[in-house]
Amino acid sequence: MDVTVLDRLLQISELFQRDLANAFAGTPLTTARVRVLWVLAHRGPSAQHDLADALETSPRNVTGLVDALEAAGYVRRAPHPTDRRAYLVELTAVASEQMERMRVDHAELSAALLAAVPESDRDALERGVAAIADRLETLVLADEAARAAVREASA
Amino acid sequence: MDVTVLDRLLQISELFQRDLANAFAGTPLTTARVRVLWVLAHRGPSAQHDLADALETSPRNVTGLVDALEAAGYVRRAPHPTDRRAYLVELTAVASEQMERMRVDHAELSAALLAAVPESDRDALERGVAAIADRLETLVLADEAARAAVREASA
DNA sequence: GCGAATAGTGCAGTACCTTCACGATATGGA
DNA sequence: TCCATATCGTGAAGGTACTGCACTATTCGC
Repeated sequence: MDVTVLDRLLQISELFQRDLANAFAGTPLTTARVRVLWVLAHRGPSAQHDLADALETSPRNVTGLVDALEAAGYVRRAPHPTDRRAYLVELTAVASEQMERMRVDHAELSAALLAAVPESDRDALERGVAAIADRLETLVLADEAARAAVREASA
Repeated sequence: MDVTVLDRLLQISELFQRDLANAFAGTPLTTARVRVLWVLAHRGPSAQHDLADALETSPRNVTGLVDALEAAGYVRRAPHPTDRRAYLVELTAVASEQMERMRVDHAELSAALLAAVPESDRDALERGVAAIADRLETLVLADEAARAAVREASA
């Protein structure tokens, strides 16, 4: 029963979640809410249905997340310039700064983790992790397509 | 803005979660519940507070998860042989078989992912991923210790 | 114009998790 | 032996993250 690369990756996956939860403990921010802020930082002001697409969740869920973020002062709902049904959700100054800090932390963590790997292993590591990510993505997407086909057939 | 190893690892982390959710869609099983079954499969029949320790969650939460698993026929609450306050939670035959299938799937996924990596990169990959996992664990634990110290000081 | 699609939300419901309080039982001394 | 104390599990209450359906307001295509 040896520890495989897969097990290590799962362990890393758990540690990431824990680290993120720790980082925002004691604030109104949570994983789901930070993801909204993160997307807004990268895409700029967005309509809620665009956020739903980017986050791969339902528009209804975005409403709730934006409600919470708005109440806590992290985002604003501005009127959409051309569509009166929609809002433009945008970061407040506080949230922009927080996201910038997060970007820096992300870069620092990236560097710190890479520094733990001997120089001579880094290229192979980079290739290997990329290959695994691609393969895993392919497998998951194929699996989801197969499930969708089954649902289609039984409908 | 290049894609770092860290970004790849985060992507892998998301894909794992998605894969697990897909695998149990349409059943009463969820990530949290499967984790309970997984622990039981590895530790054998356990008292609920032991499950809470193993899952790093509260005993109260375990009560709810075991309630759901018991209602769905995946576990049984047997009397504890020496402690009348406690139960021994144990897998039913159905759940044992499911966990065995899961173990096989796990091994197959492990093999499939490793097969995506060229033979010549595997050793370096293994070392690199292990080094990153260890470093990340160290960082997270140090961070948690620092937070605990702050809480202690302000109390 | 007018019917159909779209943007967002109220309402209802599920799951996961927390904290606090409590009853039942176990345990380690005096 | 008896009692204080700790432990095991759960009721109650509450917060967050989701889902689906129904509905309003608006936009868009013909």
